[in-house]
Amino acid sequence: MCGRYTSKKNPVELAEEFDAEDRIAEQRRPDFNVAPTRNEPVVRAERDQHGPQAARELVEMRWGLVPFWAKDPKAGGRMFNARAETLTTKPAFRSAVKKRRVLVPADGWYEWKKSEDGKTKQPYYMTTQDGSSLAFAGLWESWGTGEDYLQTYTIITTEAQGQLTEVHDRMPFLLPASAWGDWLDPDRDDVTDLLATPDLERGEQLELRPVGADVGKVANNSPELIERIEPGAVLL
DNA sequence: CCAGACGTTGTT
DNA sequence: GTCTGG
DNA sequence: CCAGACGTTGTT
DNA sequence: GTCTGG
Repeated sequence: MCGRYTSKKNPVELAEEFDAEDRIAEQRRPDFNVAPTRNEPVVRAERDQHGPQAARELVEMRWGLVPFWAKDPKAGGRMFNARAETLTTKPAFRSAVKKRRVLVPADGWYEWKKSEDGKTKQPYYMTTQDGSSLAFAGLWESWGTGEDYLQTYTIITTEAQGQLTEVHDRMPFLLPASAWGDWLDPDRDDVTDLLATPDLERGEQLELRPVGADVGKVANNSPELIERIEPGAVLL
């Protein structure tokens, strides 16, 4: 799950909404089809900050976490998700979960619901109804030096809750605004309590919207990708 | 000891 | 079927 | 996540 | 870097 999402807002808007310093400092086109390997905005605590009130910064990173010990950055190709249930023990993630946590701003995300016979699939777009951003819990890592230097991130997943189970069995781990400070707190190296309490309420407030098949192709990127399609074309 | 993996999803 | 690229 | 490629030799 | 399997 969660191999595609949207990031429509520009850095200035995101910096405002997430109370972060804008380090991107250039305009971005709204992205209606964020796929692994793309560079996208994420929010992290500033260096040398302390506590849940630590200052934050908005920076761009590549989606797909490349562990610092990887021989080749292609390793990140498959690490675009990390299971909340096993994060702390997996070699690829356990150091990042202690020290390098991020918020991944999104307007919504896509899931492909499979038909019962598994032969066809229908994409859905899950989005907020009030236009506020979602914050996916994420981790980041740096890899390489000099010309090869990369900063990459992964999105944490958890078991789907409530209405979302109709579409898929996993979902991104949503953090309520009240938990952002604790999630990013540089002084904290144990977040098992936060990972134990997903934002159920937020999930119930989302709109689940069947959309056209065009989103499947990563080269497509336009507002039409998130438009609701006719119920006749839906499998639900 | 060294060599090789280190991940998720979904499907069977 | 399985890997790569976006 | 999905879509698209998946190979070599030799010739242009 | 660190764990697992042989």
